[in-house]
Amino acid sequence: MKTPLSLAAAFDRLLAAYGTQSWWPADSAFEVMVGAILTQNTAWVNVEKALVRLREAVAFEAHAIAALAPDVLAAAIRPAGYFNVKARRLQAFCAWLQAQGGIEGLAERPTAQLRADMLAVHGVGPETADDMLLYALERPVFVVDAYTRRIFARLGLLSGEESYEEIRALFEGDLPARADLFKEYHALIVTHGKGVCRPRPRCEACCLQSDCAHGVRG
DNA sequence: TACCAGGAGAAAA
DNA sequence: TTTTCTCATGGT
Repeated sequence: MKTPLSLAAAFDRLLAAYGTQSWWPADSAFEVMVGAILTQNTAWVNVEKALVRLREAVAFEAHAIAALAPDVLAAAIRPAGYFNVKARRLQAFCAWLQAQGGIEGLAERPTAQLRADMLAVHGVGPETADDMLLYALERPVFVVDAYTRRIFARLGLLSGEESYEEIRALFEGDLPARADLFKEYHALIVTHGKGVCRPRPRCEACCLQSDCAHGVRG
């Protein structure tokens, strides 16, 4: 009988297979935050195109984006898809950030309170808030995404029916509360998910199984 | 052509 | 309260 893979052991296998990922791909905390909204249900390659166009259209600062005409902003971020929706969300977030005194104004806030405040902003759901908290603000919160559900459900560590918060609590309760660990773990999950753990997997043995044919072996 | 991508909010049941 | 629908471009 197989012993279930622990979350720590899964991390070790992913790290051994893919190496250090060093996420998030951004030059500043603010760019992480903007990217977190633009990447909602969207491939990162399209987000990069939108970020380039956004920088060409407006000063890359919260007050400037918040003040931009909505149709101009939507046109700029068009490659990221859902451009009308994301323009509205981006402006809501930028207005909120500006009201907080910018990123510096968030520094002293307790993580739980800050997370609750971020979730109250239009367009900021659990994953987006946690992306921002972890990768922009270095807070030790675990980011749960579709890849996390899929991969760990296939491993038998999740049923697939758990809520976002239940999965987050599972990882945060089972791993040391270290932002560097959580950043690397989530990045490795996405890398693995984009590689072999597709919705319809290329082989039934992928996803960290001991007989995996894709390099992530025990 | 169909599927999928680092979700979230609104509307309907 | 829970489930379903809508938003949309671009690569494979």
